[in-house]
Amino acid sequence: MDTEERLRDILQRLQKDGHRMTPQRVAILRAFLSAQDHPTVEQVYRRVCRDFPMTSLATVYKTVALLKEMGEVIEISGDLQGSRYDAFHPEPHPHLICTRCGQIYDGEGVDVQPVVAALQAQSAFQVSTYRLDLYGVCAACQAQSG
Amino acid sequence: MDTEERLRDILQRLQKDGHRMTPQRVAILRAFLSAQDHPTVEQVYRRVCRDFPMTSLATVYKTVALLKEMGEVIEISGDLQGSRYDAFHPEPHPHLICTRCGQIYDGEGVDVQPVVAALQAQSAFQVSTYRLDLYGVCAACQAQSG
DNA sequence: TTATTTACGGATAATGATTATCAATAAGAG
DNA sequence: CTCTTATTGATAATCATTATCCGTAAATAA
Ligand SMILES: [Mn+2]
Ligand SMILES: [Mn+2]
Ligand SMILES: [Zn+2]
Ligand SMILES: [Zn+2]
Repeated sequence: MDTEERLRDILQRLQKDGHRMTPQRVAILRAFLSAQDHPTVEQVYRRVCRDFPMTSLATVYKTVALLKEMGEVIEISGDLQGSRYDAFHPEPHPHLICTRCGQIYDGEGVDVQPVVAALQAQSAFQVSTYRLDLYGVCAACQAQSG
Repeated sequence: MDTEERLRDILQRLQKDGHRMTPQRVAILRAFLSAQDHPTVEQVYRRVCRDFPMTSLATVYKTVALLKEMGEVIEISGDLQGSRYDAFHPEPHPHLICTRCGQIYDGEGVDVQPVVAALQAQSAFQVSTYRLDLYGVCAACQAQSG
């Protein structure tokens, strides 16, 4: 399922809930769904403004709230200033956050579920989601300054 | 190493850095170090005020900043309002956050290091710390409302 | 197409946790 | 005791996010 297909699906589900399809909403959704760099709301705002200068930051906030309700985005809130979002991979997965340059990478190829399941079993919690963030220095930043 | 022993150690290290030992600082440090319920800054402030009414919220913020620099506290910042702190177990460990009552429990008995190590190896990151938070409903909240 | 309804967009004010500021005070060294 | 200056407490400032409100435009049906 590629971005445009997901976009149509999401718009259809929104419409079913009495929501409307506006040019701003489509542009903002497309920006979120296609972003692979975990942008902030502000960054998505600036991207949308490039092709659609008449856009409000408030509308971007309203749109990300919609995506949250629909489970089509995950939020990365750490010691960064401003939350970061991943609507490209909306299922929980590990993130590697570079404390030097601020870049956020997806952690791939490692199955976290067993650990989550073990913690759930040990705690009698009914776990609905999780967040695993590793903080450190990325390869690029290591190369340029030890 | 119990709380009072850690307190003395921390005060000694602070003194070595040109810091001073004030009654407020000691009271706030003691409150942080002995708290096992992941309190907010506000909660620590209220606890200290019980025995030491002449205390400022700003001083609690300054003290938690000191603890952060020293690596003697970990911060849990999520979708909660206000960060939560664990200065009782300052090494990284999983947390179980109840979205119903807001209580935060320590995840125990599960080794997270292998997963962290695997992610570090796969990513060429130099990982310095991590955060693993599970969100869900605690046993108590499940019991009282399905 | 046109009329009607009302969700939406944009601008901006409000919120709230955290941080910065600063004058008065007191800890610690000599 | 005296002096230096880190610290305190009160409060202002910051800043990401949320709430508010009115004019606009998307949907729906006549
Ligand atoms: Mn991601
Ligand atoms: Mn803990
Ligand atoms: Zn980096
Ligand atoms: Zn609960």
